[in-house]
Amino acid sequence: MSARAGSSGVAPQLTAAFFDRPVLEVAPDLLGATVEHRTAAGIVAVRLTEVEAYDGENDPGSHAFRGRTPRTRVMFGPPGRVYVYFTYGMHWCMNLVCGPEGTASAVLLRAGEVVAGEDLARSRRTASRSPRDLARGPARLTTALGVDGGLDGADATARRSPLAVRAGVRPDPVLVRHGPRVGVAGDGAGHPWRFWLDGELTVSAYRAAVSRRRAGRS
DNA sequence: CGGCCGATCCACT
DNA sequence: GTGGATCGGCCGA
Repeated sequence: MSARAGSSGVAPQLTAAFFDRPVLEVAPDLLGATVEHRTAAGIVAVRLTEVEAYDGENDPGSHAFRGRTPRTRVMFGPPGRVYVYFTYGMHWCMNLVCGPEGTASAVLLRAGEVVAGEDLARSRRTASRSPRDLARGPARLTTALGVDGGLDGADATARRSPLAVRAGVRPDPVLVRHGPRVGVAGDGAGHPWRFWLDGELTVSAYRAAVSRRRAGRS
């Protein structure tokens, strides 16, 4: 077929140059791309339908806002690395680091459609009911892929990396929507840093940031 | 389907 | 000590 697909028919792996750009350019370009993770158990691949940009030290919503710490070490590293963090006492979430080394922007992978290894993905999810929910939400996506803190810092652009990102069919630009991020305090309508594909069932539900203390019993 | 709430522990103050 | 880039179960409509 076309030269683009190559002789093997496998979509090309995204390179460090792809990620070494401003995060607001990289984030929408990741929509439609697939993330794949190889383990001894097999391969799971997810086609991304929803992502969020975090602009490093300039961004109050970013983990790197208060500078370099042990946790944010990878965010300040080279582009194309995977930043995995643990949250709410039980969930892992994953990001792809953007921009040159020394800066700390990253794209949170929020949701996608499992396009390979569906049985394996389901076996990793305890409460999965429908294919739609397998990777709908950042922690669900990370779980479905079998990614945890052990992959923090892995290079997704290395040829032999267990984790890779591959170019997908470029979505119709009309379908690319943007808006405020989910669950980020102080992220008003002036921060269109969440990107998603309109009409995709796997896009997670929007929720504004809520303080549990304020929302719950006083 | 939507709202509410507990789980569970790590990073940072 | 505080609260979080979340999820899933349970409840009522």
